[in-house]
Amino acid sequence: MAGQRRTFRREGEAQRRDGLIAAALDCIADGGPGGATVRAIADRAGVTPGLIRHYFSTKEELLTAAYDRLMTRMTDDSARLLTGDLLTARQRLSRFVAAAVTPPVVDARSMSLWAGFIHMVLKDETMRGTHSQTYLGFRDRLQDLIAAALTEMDQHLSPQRLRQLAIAGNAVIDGLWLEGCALPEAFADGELAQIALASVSAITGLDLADAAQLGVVPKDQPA
Amino acid sequence: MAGQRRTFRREGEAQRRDGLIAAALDCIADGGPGGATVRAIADRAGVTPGLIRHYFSTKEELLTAAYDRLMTRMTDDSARLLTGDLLTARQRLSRFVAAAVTPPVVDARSMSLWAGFIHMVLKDETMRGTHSQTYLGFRDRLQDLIAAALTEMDQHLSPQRLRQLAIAGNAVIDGLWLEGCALPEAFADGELAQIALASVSAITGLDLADAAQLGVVPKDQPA
DNA sequence: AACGTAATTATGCAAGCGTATAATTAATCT
DNA sequence: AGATTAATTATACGCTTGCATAATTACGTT
Repeated sequence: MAGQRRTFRREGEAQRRDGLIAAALDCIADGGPGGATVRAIADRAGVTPGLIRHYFSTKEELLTAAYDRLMTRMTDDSARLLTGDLLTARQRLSRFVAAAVTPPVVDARSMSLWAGFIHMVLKDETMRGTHSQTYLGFRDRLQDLIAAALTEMDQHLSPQRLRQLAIAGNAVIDGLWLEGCALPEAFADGELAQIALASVSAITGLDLADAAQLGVVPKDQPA
Repeated sequence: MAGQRRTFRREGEAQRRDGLIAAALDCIADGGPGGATVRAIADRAGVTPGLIRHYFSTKEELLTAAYDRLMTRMTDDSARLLTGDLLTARQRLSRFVAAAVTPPVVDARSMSLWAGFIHMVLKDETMRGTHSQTYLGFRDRLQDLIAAALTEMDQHLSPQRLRQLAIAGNAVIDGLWLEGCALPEAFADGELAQIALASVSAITGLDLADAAQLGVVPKDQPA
């Protein structure tokens, strides 16, 4: 008669927190902010709602942690691209740019997630901080890549000019990422990457198109 | 003793619908999707919740109408910029680009609104249509402007190339818009416009800096 | 092998949600 | 002026929400 109590396993705090955070991100990604209810998150994590309160004193605290993790993961992903030390600076820049506008970075889920947090980011001071830190970090990385590629070609620009190039390059990437996520069927395969490379080339004066080819160490001097 | 019934005025259907739509947009803008409850919307419109059901058979219908209106308004706003017939094509393009990354187009409220709808746009087929139509409309307009400016300089490009330029230019604008909305304090006054013009200039090969009369933009082409 | 503890489940609650429906009242028409 | 009608308010209902608290049970310790 009495429905028997659900069996369960005790897990380490770290794993449970991670599981709940991942579940929260999943919920937001495919249900929007409104889809991330305490019950839905618990369900997806394979746990009962009460447990959430055991690890996070409030739902907002969980969502803040989830946002932190999302941003950290994005940062790490883009950093991982830059570890090829045997490549020329131009090649590394090319890959960085192309990867940012190509799946799996470009997909509807990412954009849904990103948009789902925006309102919270605009309102919450802590999240604002996380956001600007991530954005500036990404942009600085791009700026370093551009500077290195320019140096490689024996070109040197003022800090202000370099900053502008990074802002502009970052903007093209963001814009193309956005459009690729929202309207995937509007672009052919590789089209966004090609446009991104051409645009950053035009903006910086570097020639990234040929550098995007794998394994080639270019020695040509573009006109 | 009995709380007397609230007095009211009867208004035309068009006005009431408009008022409710405007209230819905306000709610989403500063409360996110979750802030747009039937009661909150009615409150802001100075009306009781039941009335919403009199004009919209469901909350979702109201929100869909609100999204339509938001997009229409944005389209109209950008179209209004292009009415200066006495300007050269290059000047019109310059103003179009600069305006898109300058207040009032750039503000946190717009972005909050835009983000608030994204999840619905991704899920709802009708909204997807509205979105892609608006996006492509904006991009086509930009493409026409670029083509006209190029023609003015006796330059002609292939349709494919023109399409790429429009996609890229649109992306820079979107990206800068986004960053300006999210991190207004990260950029100096007019900085985004200057970068936008410099970037679109670099991408298209046109010189939009002087046409915009917004100060000097370095247009070096380092050999 | 029994115990203690904290991780986990179960239950409950007040508030808010969207929506349906009935009661009123402001404006229109004769 | 009085009747008509539709715009508007009022009320209510069933669900869901976030959160609090009590009851259990898996696991480490002795």
